[in-house]
Amino acid sequence: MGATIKDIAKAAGVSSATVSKVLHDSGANIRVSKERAEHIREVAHKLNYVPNVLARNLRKGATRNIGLVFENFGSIAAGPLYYAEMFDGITSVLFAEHYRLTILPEIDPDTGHKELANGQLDGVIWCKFVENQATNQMLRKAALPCVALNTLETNVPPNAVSVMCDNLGGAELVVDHLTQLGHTQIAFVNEIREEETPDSIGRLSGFIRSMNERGLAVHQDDILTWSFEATEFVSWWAKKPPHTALFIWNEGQASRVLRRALDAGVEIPRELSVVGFDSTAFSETTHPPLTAVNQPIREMARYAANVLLNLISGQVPESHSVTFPVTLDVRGSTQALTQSRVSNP
Amino acid sequence: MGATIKDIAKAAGVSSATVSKVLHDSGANIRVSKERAEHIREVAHKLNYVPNVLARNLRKGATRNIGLVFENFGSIAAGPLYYAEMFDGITSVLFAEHYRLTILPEIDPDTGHKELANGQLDGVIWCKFVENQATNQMLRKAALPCVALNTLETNVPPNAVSVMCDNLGGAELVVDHLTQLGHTQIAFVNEIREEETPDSIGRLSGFIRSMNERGLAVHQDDILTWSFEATEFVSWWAKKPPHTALFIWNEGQASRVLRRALDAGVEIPRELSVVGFDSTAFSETTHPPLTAVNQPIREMARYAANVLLNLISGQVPESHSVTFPVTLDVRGSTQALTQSRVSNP
DNA sequence: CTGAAAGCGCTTACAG
DNA sequence: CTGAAAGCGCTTACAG
Repeated sequence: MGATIKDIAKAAGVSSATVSKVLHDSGANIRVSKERAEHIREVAHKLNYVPNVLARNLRKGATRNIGLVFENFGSIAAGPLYYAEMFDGITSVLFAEHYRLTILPEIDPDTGHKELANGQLDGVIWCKFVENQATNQMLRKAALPCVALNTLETNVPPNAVSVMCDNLGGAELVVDHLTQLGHTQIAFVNEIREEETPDSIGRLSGFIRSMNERGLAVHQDDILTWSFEATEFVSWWAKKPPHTALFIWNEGQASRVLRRALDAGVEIPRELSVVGFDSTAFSETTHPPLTAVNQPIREMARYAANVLLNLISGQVPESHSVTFPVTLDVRGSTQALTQSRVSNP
Repeated sequence: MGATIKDIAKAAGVSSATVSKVLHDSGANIRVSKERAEHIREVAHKLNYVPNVLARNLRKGATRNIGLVFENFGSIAAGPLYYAEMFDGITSVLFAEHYRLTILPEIDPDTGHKELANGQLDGVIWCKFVENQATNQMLRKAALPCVALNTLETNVPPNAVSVMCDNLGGAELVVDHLTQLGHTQIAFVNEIREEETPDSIGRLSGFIRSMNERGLAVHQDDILTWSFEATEFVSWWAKKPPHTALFIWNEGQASRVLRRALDAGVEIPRELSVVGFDSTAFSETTHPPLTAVNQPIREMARYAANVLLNLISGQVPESHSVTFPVTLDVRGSTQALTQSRVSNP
């Protein structure tokens, strides 16, 4: 259908090598007379020539195409604005450099290296990379530049660079905030199918550590795991738990808990303080607005994309692992422990 | 780095044609002795062979790669769960068929056809396709199977298939609902930089038509265009507008208006009824929960992906344009016009 | 300043 | 049942 270099060469009466040089070679190397060059360009335009990138890539051994791997891809819709921010961040960098972004299906540790090493990708950004020997080995087999986004530090595969937020520090901010408000009975809320996620693991362990540092023990009853819809909130509350505050692993889950509370007539924050994690614009729209740890996901995504591009161009990374600091956005879902709540009916 | 067919051929003592046949040919055409075949497979495995997809694609003229075009890509983070649902829908179909999804940078009408026709894509899903002669021509030039998602019916490029939701019908549901509640002073709220978007155009024209059909005129003052943050709400309300209900073009913008209202002490829905559009799970988390038109975006996305796959396989589409019906999810942000509000201070 | 030729890794008629 | 050869469209030494 499309015209090829050969077509142009014939139409312009030159060799295909000459056409290629004129159309794509770096300025300095073009040693073709002005007139010839102009003529070739005209013919190419007239024939509506579009270079076949596949052929070029095959020849050059580069694709200008980056892969994006999600574990738990199915639940992209779960993290309100989190993924959207991440996308924006990654694509803003990649597109500026004329790269494309390809979403990959979930990678099978056994056969997945073929998806990565088949010549279609210059590199890969791997979200929530989960420790797995097979995967590590696969990645090494694929010999593909890789940036792991939000991965446990101990799980970063060799020859990859890790970019993450400070989950431990974030948890500490939460515990600080809540204890300063007088709360000592704090529960951590996880989400079903997310317990194995690097982020939730990091936040939970940070929570336990920070509590312990303040002389507060964390028991089994202080760690809750609820379904996506957080419907367990109602029965949990009915049991009159001692907790006066909840640290919920992410923004999306926190918003659903807020909803359940509202429906059940539980007053947030008077009866129960709630803190979440991520703090995108979404946290402003909940009722009450959600106090949450602010993770700079957009900047992290931009950074990850830049690091990957450097990796691809052969640079040795300055650091094997980069951790972004987090802050706490205090909004309306937390308040000082009131007397009324202490005498919980 | 990776082993090639030639390497295997040499190691196995056969021709590369034979290797290719054993490894990839359709079952029927393999005419190689069992033992030889087995031996070749062993060698391939031992050498960690991964076929180079680029080379195969170049030869076969197919890529198993679909492009996704957003106009206004930058604002993907704006539509709360809308894009996430869409992604899930598209990828669930594509991945099952071993296709990949590549996000494309915004397409330049003048040069963009090169992005599409460069041999990397088997087809394209184009979101919010905007009428544009250059683009139409470009698409024809590229000669690429195309599905336009949520495009005005009149703008669907020739040789593409349109998949959209019934924006007009949705607007009618809104007007029905509000007028049944006694509202006659209804304003439509658009969003800056979205006025030219097919969806907002469709919803606005549906609003005007439905109002007119009920003998209600729509004046200039009844059509508002607010910034992303909807901060204009406060000054608008301060002017004591006659309106008792707002029809806001989408869910995200509606949620921000709700937030402004809450901050400004305007009671929704007692003082003002608010209706949005999209109605993903996000509409449940706002305060109050948002009454909104439900657009089955996930199913639409799945449908679009399936149609595209059919187009690619050469099937003639049953229809040039498919419109999905919408429904209205009545939640807490609308209520019957109360006496108190009529006597608006 | 320009062209003939080889090659990226694969697949597919074609011949034997 | 198997292999030699051509070719997908491009680029890059190399020769002239």
